[in-house]
Amino acid sequence: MEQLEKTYNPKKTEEKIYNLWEVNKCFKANAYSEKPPFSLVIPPPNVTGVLHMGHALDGTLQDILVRYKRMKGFETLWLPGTDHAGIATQNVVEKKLKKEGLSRQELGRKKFLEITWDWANQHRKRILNQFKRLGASFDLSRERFTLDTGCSNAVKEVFVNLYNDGLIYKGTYIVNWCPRCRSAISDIETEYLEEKGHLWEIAYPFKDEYGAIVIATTRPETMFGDVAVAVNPNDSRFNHLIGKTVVIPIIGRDIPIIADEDVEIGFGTGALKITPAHDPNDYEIGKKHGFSPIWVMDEDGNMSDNQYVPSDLRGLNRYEARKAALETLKKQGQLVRVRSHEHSVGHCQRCSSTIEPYLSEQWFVRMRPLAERPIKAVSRQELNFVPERWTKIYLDWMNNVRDWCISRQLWWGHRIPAYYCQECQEIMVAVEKPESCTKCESSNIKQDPDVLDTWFSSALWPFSTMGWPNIKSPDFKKFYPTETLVTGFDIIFFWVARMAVMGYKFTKKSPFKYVYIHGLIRDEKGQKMSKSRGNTIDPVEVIDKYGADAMRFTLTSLVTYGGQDIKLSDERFEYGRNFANKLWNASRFVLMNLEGCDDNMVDMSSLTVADKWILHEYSEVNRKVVDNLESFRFGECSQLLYEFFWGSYCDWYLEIAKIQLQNPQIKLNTQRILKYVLERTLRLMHPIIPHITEEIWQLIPGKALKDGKIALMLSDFPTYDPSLKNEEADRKINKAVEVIKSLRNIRQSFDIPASEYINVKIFCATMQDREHIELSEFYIKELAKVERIALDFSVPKELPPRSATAMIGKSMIVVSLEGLIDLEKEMKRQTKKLEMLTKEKKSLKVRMDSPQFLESAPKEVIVNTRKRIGEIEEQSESIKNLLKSLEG
RNA sequence: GGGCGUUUAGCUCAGUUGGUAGAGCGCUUCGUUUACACCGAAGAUGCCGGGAGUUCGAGUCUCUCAACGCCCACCA
Repeated sequence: MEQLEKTYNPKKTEEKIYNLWEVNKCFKANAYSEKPPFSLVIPPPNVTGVLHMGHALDGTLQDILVRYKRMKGFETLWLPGTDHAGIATQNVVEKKLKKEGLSRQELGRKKFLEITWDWANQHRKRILNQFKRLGASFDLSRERFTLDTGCSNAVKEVFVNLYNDGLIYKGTYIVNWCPRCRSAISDIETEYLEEKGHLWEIAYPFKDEYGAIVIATTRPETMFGDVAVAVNPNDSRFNHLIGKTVVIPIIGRDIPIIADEDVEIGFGTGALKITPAHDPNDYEIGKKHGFSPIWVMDEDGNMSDNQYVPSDLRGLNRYEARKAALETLKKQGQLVRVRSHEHSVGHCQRCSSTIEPYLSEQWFVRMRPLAERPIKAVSRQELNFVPERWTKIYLDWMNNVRDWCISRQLWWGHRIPAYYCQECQEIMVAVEKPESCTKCESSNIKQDPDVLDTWFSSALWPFSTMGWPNIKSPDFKKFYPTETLVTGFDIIFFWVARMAVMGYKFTKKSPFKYVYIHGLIRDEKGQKMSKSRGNTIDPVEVIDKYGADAMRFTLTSLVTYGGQDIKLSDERFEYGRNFANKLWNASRFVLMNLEGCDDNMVDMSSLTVADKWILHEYSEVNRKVVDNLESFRFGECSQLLYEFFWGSYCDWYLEIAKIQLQNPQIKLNTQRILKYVLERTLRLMHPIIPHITEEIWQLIPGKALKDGKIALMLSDFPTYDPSLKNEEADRKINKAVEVIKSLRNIRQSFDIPASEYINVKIFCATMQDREHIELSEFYIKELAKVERIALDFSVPKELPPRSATAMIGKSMIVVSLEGLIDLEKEMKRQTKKLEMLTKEKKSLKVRMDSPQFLESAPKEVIVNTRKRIGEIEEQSESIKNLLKSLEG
């Protein structure tokens, strides 16, 4: 066998192993399989994006589930793909064009889209290739893109259907307008930030008499679009003014004072200017009173070039205009007062520009009726959030859901399938462009120029990728609905809720049974990772430095069931790297010691206690790993595997095996156990750390053990084998471990050189102790470097001088230390031990003296407490005797 | 204005039916014994945010306060 390197080299194996899987088509799902399905769709990353730590975590957890289920015998599909990311991609391409001195307007729509498609196609594979570095076992033969033909067909089908059902409508409403993106965005794409602003109080003089009414506003530049001043009819300061006419300063347009109960008496001056075209509240009030809105700002956030705007302000941007208007007002003495004012201001999620509430004609989805079924889904347990607390967040949003503005004034995206007759203005919504107007038969028809919100196509992702609307598609039949969705809480509204909506509307089913929500990745200070903060950790760099499995293992171990955010720093990946190295080296040791080992299974009747013990430990970890994977407790899994492998298998069993391998009579069995447990453990670990486990597994000789499979990832996930359970072996080894640890403690305390063998006498208090120790004598001798163990079954009356002692339960270990003992040191050590025991006994006694405790506590607890007290008493007695003899 | 989360060893965090606190890193001391120094052995370290309550018993359940973080809501 080739010599393995001393240190695990992930670079060397990862690519090779991934290639092995791909060549053998291990990730390919078969829609015609008889096996039960397990499917999962990737939250499609933006084509503009590169892999970040969030993806790495998300991808790792998905891959764990997928690999686990695949090994469990499910026909498993993990469907990969990317999102066309409307605004983000258009921004990137426009920026690129700008560098070349071009603009999309110059190029025209057709040419611009060609260029963007080229760009997208170039980048589509980039992020998926980075997912491959992670070890993602997705089926690339099914890779999808939210703008591909299949998704487009689904989008059109859905749009037309919703329109025909009256669930999509077009209308003029106040929307969140991003003047930089030059597009409407939806409510949830608007992020509100607390900002320090000003509340300006401006005097609007009465038209027909002396005096003025003072209004308060944060947006003085919109005053030119005012249609009225509103006061609360119950406000005694102002209600006598209702119906009077005032004059808008600077431009001198007349507007009335009106009454509206929505005006808050206590806020500002109590008088509110009404600007329906540029403020959502004002729009409502304006509509109620029958005013026509007046636009004074354009799509770029500049002052309009119209009669309403003073000529010197036209074309100025909103902030310049504000400044100019305020200056004029001040000059004219109409700026009564300025107060600082903290308020929340909307920002564009994509470009962080300040959002402009803007009255414009857009397409909307009527969400309320669509939300009914997805709301019920939760109580019917058709849709389950893990952890459960996210259900409430989802329900709160769904119960108060507002209509969804889906049109975007962009070019990159799904073009809205609405067609307008240029002759009679008839609106036709259809999958295919109509030949002629359905009303006037004119052939002069134009398609709506706008495209759909990117999330509209994302909402269809679980079924648009499976062949829908063709419900006879094999993938749709076999793999829809999916089982689990793995994602962060930040897109519950954007994506999860909307998928549920569309899933129920068009497939009558929830698109997934479980939504597993994990925390967000943050930097070591707990701040969000972002390029602008410069605190990102690049997963690809981590993979280069530590290895993909190291990263996966570390990330997995940091995942908590509650979905806590994860604080990350580069050094954290040392944890996973060290573990991978440990696994590598332990395996190296096993593989180096398999010479002469056959392919047979172990002969259970002739095992040593240590063999039985490690099988027991293995079976326990097997059971627990399955339980935890089934309940999405990923962190727990990696913890269990770490403890079992490093703690039980390496620290104890390998050390014992070294001894057993020296003995020809038990050598073969030891080899078999080493191999068996290693091989099984690799299977348990495989979903989390697939490359290294596969690499090692390939090196393990023995077909029978490997089910004749060509790859570990295709082998069966071990099922719990209760016949390996062996509590007795567990107790016995634990006793030996206790003895060995005590002896090592003594050795260390008295600076006994590692090369020096010691002599030990053990006063066994019970038959059981005696049996256990006799059985493990050999291990104790080797692992604690003991020359001779003398067992004594009497009660130690007089302690041998010049010796150190330790208590194991009621039994006493005595180490003879001729010439080595430091009396003072030993006395100090024992006194401290006695103090600890006394303290413990005291608190236990308090409990036992309470009649309520004896009455109410379970029998088991009482028995254990009593037992422990007895033990403490005997130990204390022995130590006291010892101290006496040491003094003497 | 509502809602959620967090507060446990120097640091980062586990702790699923309430039974007397754990891990990794770091720290101290030893150590190259036929896998591994990305290692082994031994060790030190906690009024489990404050207060009150339920209970024989609370890190764990209830209430309350505080600090930090997040989400939602049309505060001109």
